Amino acid sequence: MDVRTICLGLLSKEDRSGYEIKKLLEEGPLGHFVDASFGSIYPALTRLTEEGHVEFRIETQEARPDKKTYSITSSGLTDFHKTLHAPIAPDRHKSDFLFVLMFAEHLTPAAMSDLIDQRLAYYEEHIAEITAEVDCDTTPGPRFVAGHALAIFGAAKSYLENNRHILEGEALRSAAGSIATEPQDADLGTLGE
Amino acid sequence: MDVRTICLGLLSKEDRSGYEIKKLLEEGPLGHFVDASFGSIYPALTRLTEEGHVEFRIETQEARPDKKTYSITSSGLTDFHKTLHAPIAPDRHKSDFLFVLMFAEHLTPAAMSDLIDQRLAYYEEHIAEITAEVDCDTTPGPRFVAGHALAIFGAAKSYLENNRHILEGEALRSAAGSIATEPQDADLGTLGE
DNA sequence: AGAAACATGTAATCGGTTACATGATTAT
DNA sequence: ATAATCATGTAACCGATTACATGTTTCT
Repeated sequence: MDVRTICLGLLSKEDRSGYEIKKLLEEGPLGHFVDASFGSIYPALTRLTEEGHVEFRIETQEARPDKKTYSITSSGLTDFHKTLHAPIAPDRHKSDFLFVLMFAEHLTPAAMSDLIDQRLAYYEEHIAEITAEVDCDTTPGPRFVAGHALAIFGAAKSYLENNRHILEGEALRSAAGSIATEPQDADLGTLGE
Repeated sequence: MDVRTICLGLLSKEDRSGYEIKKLLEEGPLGHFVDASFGSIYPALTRLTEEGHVEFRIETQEARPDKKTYSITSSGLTDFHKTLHAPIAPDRHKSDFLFVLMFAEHLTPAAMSDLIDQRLAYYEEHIAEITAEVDCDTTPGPRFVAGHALAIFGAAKSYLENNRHILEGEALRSAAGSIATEPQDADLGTLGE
């Protein structure tokens, strides 16, 4: 989603400033699959104001810089609903990790093991974060999405744990071993055999 | 990964033309998580040639336009290895589907059900494709990656099947139901309850 | 007759990031 | 002292996409 729509969506829930939108994307549950920098958020907000989709009021704070708090207009809400009901673009999962693994035979065994351990830690970190977040939000949408993220990360972690031997071990320079797709440390089936 | 590195990686396996690289990304297993257009592939190949990382020979074909077949040089291979061992960027999974679901309460029930059915079909399509591909490639890297994709899509599909009720039904306008993270149509546990 | 596959390339545009510019306050 | 947080904004740049330009052959 473009930054414009992300801003519209967040403002549909609550009035916020550009700075707050950025923080929300960094720390909130949205942050796991959307991202935007100040350099795109502020111009988007300016454009949305020109289009009449949002309005702002300047809030003077004590011992803090002035803040422009934006709120969505009815025209903005209509536009947002139109976007939500429009045909959606297919997912784009770009992963340098997976790309590197495609060329596993070019990596030294040490680099490969490091990479896998790092990745496992990365999964665990995210799982812990989302687990903490899932209990904070009780509305269906965010809860579903958080649960989804948990299911995906859990599956990825289990797959990596159960199949890292394909990328390490002797198999790498000879033939391939069996590939298990089981998600929870089970051995209920194999793939490719 | 940038298009430059993608080209280098593909050429490390086999000599290919720009056109063939594009086809490979459209149809091959790489296509599930990398993408590039002609408008980025051809300039990348030109630049790589200037840098001395690849060379090309012009192949005249009967009843076909001339073809520039590129091959990687030792300098290109060294550069590629350096990239593979460098710290990798974190994954970016951008999903308009998930974004829309975050705002589930703004969608009409009919639009929501359509969206979910479409998504389930999308998962099944990908799973069928990858299942077919997984048996073609016997080298560890691609096999691991294909198995990974299968595990992820399988988990996503199961999660959606088991939890779509959160997004549909009455629960949407009132409170949230239980969220199951089980991957294979099982009911062995719940999350958030 | 027309579309699709083969084959390469350029120009305009776009959406975004990074770095820069400014400046107060609070915590280390 | 110095870094971090709060707060907004602009300019330069970058990597990529889309559309354009060209031309043959084969399939429908």
